[in-house]
Amino acid sequence: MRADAVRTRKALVAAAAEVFARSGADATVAEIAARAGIGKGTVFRHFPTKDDLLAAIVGDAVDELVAKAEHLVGHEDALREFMQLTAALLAGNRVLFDALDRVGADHRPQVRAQVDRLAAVAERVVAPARDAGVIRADVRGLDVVQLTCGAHHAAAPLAAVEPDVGQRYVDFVFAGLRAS
Amino acid sequence: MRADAVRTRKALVAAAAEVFARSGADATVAEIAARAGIGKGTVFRHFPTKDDLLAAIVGDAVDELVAKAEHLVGHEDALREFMQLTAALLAGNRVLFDALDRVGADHRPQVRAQVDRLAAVAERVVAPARDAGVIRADVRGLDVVQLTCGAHHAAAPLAAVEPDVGQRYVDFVFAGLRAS
Amino acid sequence: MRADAVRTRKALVAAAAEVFARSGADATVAEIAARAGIGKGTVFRHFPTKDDLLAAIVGDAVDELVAKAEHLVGHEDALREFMQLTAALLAGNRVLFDALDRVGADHRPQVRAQVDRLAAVAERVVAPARDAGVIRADVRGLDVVQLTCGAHHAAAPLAAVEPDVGQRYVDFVFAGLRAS
Amino acid sequence: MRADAVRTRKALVAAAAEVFARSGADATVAEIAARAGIGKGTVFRHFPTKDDLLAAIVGDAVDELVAKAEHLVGHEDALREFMQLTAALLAGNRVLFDALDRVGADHRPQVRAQVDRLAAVAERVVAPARDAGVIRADVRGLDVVQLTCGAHHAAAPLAAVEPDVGQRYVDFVFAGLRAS
DNA sequence: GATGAATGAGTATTCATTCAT
DNA sequence: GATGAATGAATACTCATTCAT
Repeated sequence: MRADAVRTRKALVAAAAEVFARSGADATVAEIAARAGIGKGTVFRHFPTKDDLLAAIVGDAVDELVAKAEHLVGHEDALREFMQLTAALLAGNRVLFDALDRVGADHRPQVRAQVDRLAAVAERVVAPARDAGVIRADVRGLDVVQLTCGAHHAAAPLAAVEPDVGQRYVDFVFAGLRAS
Repeated sequence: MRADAVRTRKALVAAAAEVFARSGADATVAEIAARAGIGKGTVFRHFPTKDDLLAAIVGDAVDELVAKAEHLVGHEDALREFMQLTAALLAGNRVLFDALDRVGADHRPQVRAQVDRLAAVAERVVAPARDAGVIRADVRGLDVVQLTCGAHHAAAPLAAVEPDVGQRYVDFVFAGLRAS
Repeated sequence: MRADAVRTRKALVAAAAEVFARSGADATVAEIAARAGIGKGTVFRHFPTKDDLLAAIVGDAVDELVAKAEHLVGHEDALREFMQLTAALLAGNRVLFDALDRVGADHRPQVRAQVDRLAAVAERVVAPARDAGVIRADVRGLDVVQLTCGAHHAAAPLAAVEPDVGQRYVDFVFAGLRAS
Repeated sequence: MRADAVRTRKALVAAAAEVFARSGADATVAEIAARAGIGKGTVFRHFPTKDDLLAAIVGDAVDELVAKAEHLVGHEDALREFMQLTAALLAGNRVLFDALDRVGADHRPQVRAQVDRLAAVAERVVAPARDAGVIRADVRGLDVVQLTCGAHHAAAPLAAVEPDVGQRYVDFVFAGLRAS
């Protein structure tokens, strides 16, 4: 790719990540283009449809989360760390939240695929703890992802007045997963 | 208010409750008016804006939940029952879910007020258990409402393939609230 | 229908007929609305889609043509008169021309139906002459419609410099249909 | 012009001829460039605008038709052969059809000039027959071109279900030109 | 000389709200 | 008092053309 195209694409992806993170999947292409300082047409040159751009941004976020999660596999306390890591990313990225939020409801196959990737790595994190009997036997990776997302969802509106509510809620949910 | 106006209003509220419950806050005024068998203009005569109508419907749903919750106060296992009751209502009423779901993000003060009422009764439910040391000391009524909503949120997309996922997730969260 | 709606609809249909006649099926809804002195939204209140409006306008033109053609059935020289009548209407109505022009290519079922109606009445006009051996045996109603449309098509670009070219071309084609 | 530029231009013209023939004047510059294996910018280096390219391709097609028509001049049955030849070329070349089809409506002077060349050779074909009294006295070369194009236009939408409709319609028109 | 990256005007449709009937 | 007719802002995507690389 040419140097100028690389620059433009970087600016576009950064702008899209920021705008999507702030406004969610409903952000308009016009706003993203303006934020990136490029024309609307240029957005479509790099990503044929808005959904492709969305999937790329969500994919980047999932990539980051998956990469970090890989390092947790096998760790003591890996599950709690994974949940807190996930919640932290969700807190800074509304579109990732939107994506996880709509598993099954969302008909965009590319976004759906990202959620599956995340559920897969979550399963690798949760499996050892489950096999060891530390957490309940019926907890799958997808459950962890969904519940962490739910905890974030519950915490988000309160974060302005209680900064650590996200961590607190994740702790509640984590505690609830442990074998009794 | 004249008797016919009362009848019209009743039909409108019933139609709005049904349509909002099914389609969520995005339901159109036109659909509600058609369902009520009245004109769109009449909707706006009774409620100045769509948000006012929305708040009234959410208020009714919250009234119902609050009334049921009142009866639970003092019961053994009141908290679990409250959470399951709330989750069940959320599952059957998309607009209630939407409303609770968007606390904070939603700038509609009237909707916000309903959540506060719900948090208040939840606090009355949770206080005895907390004082008795059965659940964690830092759990307030609002936390219970938010987390129950989060559990439902997490479960909703999976409900189609796993019907009892809602109950399972509420159980997880409930377990997480207990004092360790 | 209310009196004001009737007025608006009339203005809309008149404007659409004029604009479609001048600019063909590619005319924009915005132009039609402006011409009618109404808002774009009002167009869609009366006709759910642009194609519905288009079909209505084409339908009106076909209605007119069909009604006039009915009177010709059985007349001496009915076929020639039908062809000249059709050509005259086409000359004043670009969208009717567009509609006939795209039989088979046009995927709009409502427009297609109008062409079928026209072919049907043309068949009633042509059948007696064909049965009487005055015109060739392989000439169907649809052929007459298509060929008249073709004659107009051929004539249209020259009409500015040779006003009666349309009639002349229709005469050529009519002569070509006669049994040799 | 350098040798490589000549090669590029040849590839471009060949690609444009093919794509325009298949897709008509609405074909995109991008598709033509891709087909030619060159960049879009290069297209505009050789032809300042898309219309210039279009005119060149139409000009080539007209050249071909004119050359073939030259050989018909003086032949017995030259007019019928010219009309069938023209119709056959139109059937296989959508852009030629588009160009002839829009004479007058089309404001592109370069395209218009090609039609004039075609009308001129048609006149040379038709003049002997007209002077001999075989065809009507008021038939000029331009009429033949226009009517043949109209016949093809009339036939085109039906060609899918009746393959030889084009020939049939041309025969009708040819018959119509004969002196009665 | 060649490339292809960037541009941005143009368009059908929805829906909360207002106001003439 | 009730109606529903009218409004118009808001949004994704295409493609001929220009110009930096």
